[in-house]
Amino acid sequence: MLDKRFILENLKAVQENCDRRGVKVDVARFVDLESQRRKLQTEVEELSRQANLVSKSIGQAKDDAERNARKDEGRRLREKKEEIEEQMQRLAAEAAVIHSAMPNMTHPEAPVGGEDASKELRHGRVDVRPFGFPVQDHVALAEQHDLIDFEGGARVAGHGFYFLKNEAAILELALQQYAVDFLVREGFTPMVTPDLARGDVLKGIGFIPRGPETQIYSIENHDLNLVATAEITLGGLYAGQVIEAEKLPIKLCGISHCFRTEAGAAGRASRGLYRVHQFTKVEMFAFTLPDQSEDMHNYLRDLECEIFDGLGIPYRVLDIATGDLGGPAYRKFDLEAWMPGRGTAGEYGEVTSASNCTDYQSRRLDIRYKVKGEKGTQLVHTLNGTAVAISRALIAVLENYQQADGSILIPEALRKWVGKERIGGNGR
RNA sequence: GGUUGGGUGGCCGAGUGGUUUAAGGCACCGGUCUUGAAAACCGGCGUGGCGGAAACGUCACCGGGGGUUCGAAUCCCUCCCCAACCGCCA
Repeated sequence: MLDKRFILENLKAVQENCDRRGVKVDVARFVDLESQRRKLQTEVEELSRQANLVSKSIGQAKDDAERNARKDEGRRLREKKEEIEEQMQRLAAEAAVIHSAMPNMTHPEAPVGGEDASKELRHGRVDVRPFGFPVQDHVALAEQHDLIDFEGGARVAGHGFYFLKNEAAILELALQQYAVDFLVREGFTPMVTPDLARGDVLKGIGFIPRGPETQIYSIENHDLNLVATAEITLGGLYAGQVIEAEKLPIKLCGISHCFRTEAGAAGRASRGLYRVHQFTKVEMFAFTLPDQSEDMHNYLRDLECEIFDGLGIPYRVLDIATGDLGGPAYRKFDLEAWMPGRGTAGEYGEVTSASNCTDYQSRRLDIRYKVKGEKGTQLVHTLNGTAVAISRALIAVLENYQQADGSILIPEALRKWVGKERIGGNGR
C-alpha cells in the first residue's frame, strides 16, 4: 500500500506512475473520497467531544430531571454520530478498493514501457556458444536418462506435477545445498519455512488468495493457503513487529516448496519443468532501513549473478520495465538463464528475480523499526530475491551441460553433493 | 479433535461501568553524583488522525467485528489468534 497522505499530496505523480505501470486507477476519485471522508471524520470527532462532555457532567447533575435531560442529550449526540459514521464507512470502503489497486511508486531509472521495454543490463561470466551438435531440451534429456516422471506426476496430482528421479532428485538437493551454503557464507540466516500461510500474510505481501484470478491454492475450511514463495512466510515472520534499527539489515534465506495454480498460463512456452504447479525454491529476503534498500537490491542481484556464474550457466540481467512490474515492486531485476533446448534455437528463460518493495509491503504488514533515542517508529523496507528456483535451474543445468554423446556433465560446483561428475555416458 | 487458560503501550504486567487522564516495572532520553562508568536519586517517555508556524488542542486506539449504556479495556454476542495439557500421529 501507498501512504494515504502521500497520495493526497502527490495526486499527479501517483496517477502518472499508475499510468506508466499500466494499472487503471482513478487517483483523483480516491483523493476526492478520502477528502470527503476526512471532513466527516472531523464532524464525528466534534460530536464525540460534545458527547464526552455530556457524560462527564452527569455526575454533577443536581436532580433526576437534570440527569435525564443530559442522558437524552447524550443519546441524541450518539445517534447523530452513528449516522455520519455510516456515511463515512461507505466512502472508506470505496476508497479502500482503489487504494489497494495502486501499485508501488517506481524507481526513476526503471525503463518505461511494456515487457519488451525491459533493459538488458549485462551478461553473465559465461558466454552462449554453439554446441556443434543437435541439442535436446530437458524433457528429452530427462526421458533418455530417466530423470523426471511427468506421467506419474499427472496420475497422482494432475498436469503440472512431476516426480524427480535418480540424479534429478539428487540435483534438487544439491542445488539447495549449493545455494544455502553460499548464502550462509554471505551472512544470511538459513530457515526452512512453513509451506502454508494465513490469508492476511499473503495479502500483506501482495498476493490475492481465493479470488477468481488467484494463483494461490487454498485449503478448504481453513484460512490457510499453500505459499507461492517463501517471500510470503519470511515477510510475514515480522508482521506487526518493531525491530531495533541497529539489528538492520536482516538477511534471511528461506527454503520452501512453492505452489502456483498458473491459471491462464497454459499453452505458452511452458513445456516440461518450465511452468509447474509445485517446485522448491531457496529465497533471499531482507529487511532494511529505507536508505539501505537500494544498495541491498543491487547486492541481491549480484548474488544471483554469482550463483549462476558459479554454476557456469550463461544468463543476462534485465531491469524490468514499468509495465511488467508487480504491484509491490519499486524496481525489479530478473536473471534469464540461457536454455539451449528452449524454442527452436535456444532462448533465455527467467530463473530468478530480485525486487525492492520499499515500504509497500511493510505498511500493510506493519513492520517497523525504532531508532534508539528517537521518538516513534518507521516502516522498514523489504526486498526479496530468488537464490535458486530448483525446477528452472534444473532446466538450465541439464540443457547447458549436455554433451555430444547425450550424457550430461554435473557442474563442478555441485559435484561434491551429487557425488559424480556425469549423468549417462561413461558415468552410468 | 477435546479441555482449560489467555490476547492491555517497544517489552513485562495491574486493571469487573465514571479521578484510567491505562497503575507499577523494564528499556529508552535528560539531569544530579562520579576521574570515567555502574549503582542510587530526580524528571521525562505510547501510537495514529485532524487543526496549528509552534506551544498546544482534539479525537481514536486495550486481538477483530457487532451490541447494551449518557458513559465500555471492563458487561453481552460473534469471530480470530496464542499457550498448556489430553487424544491421535511421522
